[in-house]
Amino acid sequence: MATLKAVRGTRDLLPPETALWNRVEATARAVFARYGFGEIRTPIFETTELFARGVGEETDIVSKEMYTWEDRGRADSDKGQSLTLRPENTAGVVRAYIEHGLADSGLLQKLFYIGPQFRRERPQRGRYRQFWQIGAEVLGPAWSGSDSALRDAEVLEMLATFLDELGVKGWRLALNSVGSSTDRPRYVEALKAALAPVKAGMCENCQRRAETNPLRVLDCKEAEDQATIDALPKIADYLDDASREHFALVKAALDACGVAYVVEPRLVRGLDYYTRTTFEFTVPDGSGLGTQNALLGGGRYDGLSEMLGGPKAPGIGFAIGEDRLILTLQAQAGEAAEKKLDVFIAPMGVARNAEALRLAQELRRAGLSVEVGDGFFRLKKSFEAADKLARRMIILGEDEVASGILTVKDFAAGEQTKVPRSELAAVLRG
RNA sequence: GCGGCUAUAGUUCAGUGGCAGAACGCCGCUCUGUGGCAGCGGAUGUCGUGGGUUCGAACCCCACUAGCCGCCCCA
Repeated sequence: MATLKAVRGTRDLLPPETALWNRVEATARAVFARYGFGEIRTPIFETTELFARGVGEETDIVSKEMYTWEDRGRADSDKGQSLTLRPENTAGVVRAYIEHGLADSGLLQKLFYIGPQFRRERPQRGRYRQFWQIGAEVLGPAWSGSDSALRDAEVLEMLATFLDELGVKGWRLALNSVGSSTDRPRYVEALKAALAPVKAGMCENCQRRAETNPLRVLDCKEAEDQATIDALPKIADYLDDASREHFALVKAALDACGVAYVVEPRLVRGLDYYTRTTFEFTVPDGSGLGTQNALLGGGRYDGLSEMLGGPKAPGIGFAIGEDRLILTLQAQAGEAAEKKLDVFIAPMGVARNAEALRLAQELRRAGLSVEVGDGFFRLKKSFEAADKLARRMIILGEDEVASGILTVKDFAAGEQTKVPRSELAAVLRG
């Protein structure tokens, strides 16, 4: 019989790696809490329509990467509705914001989420079909200040803090403004017009993009095309006064907080809902990500709530690729020091097993991490096992039980000491 | 979705048509309460899966699957 395997693009996460995942998530929760964010958990699947309207029919995500199926109807005559595994979480959060009337509080909503997302792409290092995102959204009615540049800067400053606290080295923040929902179409038209006479001289990709998605021409890395691209209209020249002012305020606030950034007029993002500020954090080559070097991305989405049938609720948010963050931390840390248990108890002979378990119970209740060996192990085997698992080993044999004085071996120090049982927990904690 | 590379022991890999290998790791013994060193011994395995060519296939051919790299795109 063929052995069963995790499906392509999905994977199991095992110890000790999961300890790193927990550290990343705990750091996110701790940092986000300091900025007033609360956790939201939305369903893993939603109606297909939510993503079609929210993310955009024409995006790659919606047009070819979603896991979509038709749910069973309630009766033969019913047609089941089309459902989709969420490919991102912002649309779900905004849907929940509308559905639960969170606008009515009049307050700014600051929500974060941690969870798996699903996209049917070709798997690659740093890109999986089930991948994890840690994200956050700040949104609310305009009178809550949700459209203020202060919020953009606060979110970016929080991200910088988060990455620093985790110890991510060499991150780079790329920043741009793609303008309001009226600026962007004007710019795209100008871009098309400017591309028409020159695109024939560009690479194949660009010729295609000039038709399908002119903004992405700006992303081209082909050396020969760079001069042509530099001569194209700049988005900055198409921003209305309000958008220009907004962008200037974001930059000024970042400067005041000492958050380094690079303005990249060519930074365009693939989701339809972005307006004004867009950003991306990347890590340098050699950080374990190959070409998928974007650790996280995000931006402002002032019109998303209305696109989903809700009230006007400007917002800004981001999504961190947790898988990529983990890969980066692993690559940058090299071989992480293995976390060892406080102590390993080695009973001498199976007759000592029950006593060993009782001692383990006592020490565990005292807050120590403990593994218990088995009396059928020879002492040599106990030493070998203990050295791999724990920092210390307690020998529990006839002498020790009789005298109440235990033998404790410290592997790092290479020292062996006698400790009265009553003092054991205190000594091991020290 | 497209192109390229790869798949052999737990791991890293060698083996390019003729007995399935090395290193590390693992297990045992030397050594029944003192490991890490050493010596000796042992097990490593559907050679990714399924077909084909051949007297004979890990090796050549085809298909499939998976991983990696690049593209597309994105986190």
